[in-house]
Amino acid sequence: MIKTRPVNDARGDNSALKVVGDLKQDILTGYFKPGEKLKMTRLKERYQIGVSPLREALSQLLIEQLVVVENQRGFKVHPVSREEMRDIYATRAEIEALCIGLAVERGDDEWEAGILAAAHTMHKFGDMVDKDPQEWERRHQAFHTAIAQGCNSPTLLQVRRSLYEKASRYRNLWLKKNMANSDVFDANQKEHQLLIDALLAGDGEQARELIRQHLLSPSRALEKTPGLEELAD
Amino acid sequence: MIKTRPVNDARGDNSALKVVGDLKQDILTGYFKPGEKLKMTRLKERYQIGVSPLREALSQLLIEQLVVVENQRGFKVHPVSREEMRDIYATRAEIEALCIGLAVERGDDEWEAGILAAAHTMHKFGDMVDKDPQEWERRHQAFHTAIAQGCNSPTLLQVRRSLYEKASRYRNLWLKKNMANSDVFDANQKEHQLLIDALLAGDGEQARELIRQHLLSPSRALEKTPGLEELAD
DNA sequence: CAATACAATAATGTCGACATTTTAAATTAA
DNA sequence: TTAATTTAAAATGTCGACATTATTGTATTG
Repeated sequence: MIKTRPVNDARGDNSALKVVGDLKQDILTGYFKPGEKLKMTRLKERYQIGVSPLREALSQLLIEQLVVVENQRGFKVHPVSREEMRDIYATRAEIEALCIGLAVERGDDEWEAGILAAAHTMHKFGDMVDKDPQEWERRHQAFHTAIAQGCNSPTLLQVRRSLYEKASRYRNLWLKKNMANSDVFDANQKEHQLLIDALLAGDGEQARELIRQHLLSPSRALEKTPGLEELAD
Repeated sequence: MIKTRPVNDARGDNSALKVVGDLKQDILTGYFKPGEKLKMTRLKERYQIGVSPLREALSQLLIEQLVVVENQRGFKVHPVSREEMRDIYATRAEIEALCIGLAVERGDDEWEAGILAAAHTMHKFGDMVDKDPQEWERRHQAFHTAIAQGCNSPTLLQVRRSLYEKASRYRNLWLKKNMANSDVFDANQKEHQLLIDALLAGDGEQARELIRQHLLSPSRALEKTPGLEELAD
């Protein structure tokens, strides 16, 4: 007899691993706000799960610095600050440049094909950015990931992903306040094309510089947004 | 009445945080071997602690990729492989070069002073490397950390520390088999001096190249060591 | 009235117990 | 003997209970 397994239930994982993704999502999207206390009672009923797996999940997010813990005072969402934002984005720009530099050296035909495919998928979504920013961001990230994959270093890519997640918390905070307007969106598109050109031409130095600017510009935009202060600490 | 608090007891931390350091140490030093199963009964009696805090500690090491988990089959020490070793060391070289490049741009007088101080402390230990390799490594690492600090980026330094820890597992495996001999040690000393010269001269590009070679040489040495295979997987 | 001290309420962190699953051993079959 | 099957033992993962600690609200005092 064949066991029927619900597709949404990751049977291979324990409860902690099942919930860690949801929990992370709730923090990154801002359902749980920066600095907010994460009460066990609330988490228990939200995720329908006991204390032990919850603490295990939170322990993982602790290392990823998405939550903070204080003895006998439980877990809190890691607070945000302009300083941290600057540092994360700056580091992210350097890491991404590093990935791309290596990718240009090491990337093969399959790598180039992957980039063009992802670019196409992203382009198709086009100006529908106002309809579903979340989906657009998904494709946008897939595009950049396709490029970075070329570095062929699991360790480096892991670092990259971790930084992306940390940064997305700030990006989402920003998205909540001012919706993406089409001019910065168009500028984005142009930058992407320039980047692709540099990559296919094998110009690593140019690509590195382009990606630095590309990643730093949202940071500059966020820099000006008010309303971060009251969320910090 | 004043409460007397034992210095060794980190009273501010819960049990998981108290034990995570020891656990990490035991994995990095090879007390628990790569791929070895981490039975709860054994861990319980070794650290004199219950299952819940243990699982929390292990969940943290899970993200740092020092342990692996499989549902209903518990935790294992993350296996080693030549492939992973190569990747970690290569990434580490690039990250360290990145830190140093930024440090040369941003570093101030205090930074330079810190480097010289650490270099002195390391040099004083000198040829006593045969007496306590562990202590020598501590000072060696302190020296490199002093340099990297100059980048002034907590996020980047965090990445750096994480990679150092992962790498030290391989380094310790190597130390167990062939004790440090004085010729590679002397070469090390020379490289350090060249590095300091480049740093104080403000030659970032030279410093970056020096550090790459410096970090990659142990990797090349480990590359040849036999006896990794039977520990892998 | 403000500030402190105290009580009660709530929340955390840890352990032991239990159901489920895996692993090892013993038994049987080919 | 070797392979497959059954049985026994051991280990994992989760929950509820409990002690300890923090927090909130109330009373007391100057």
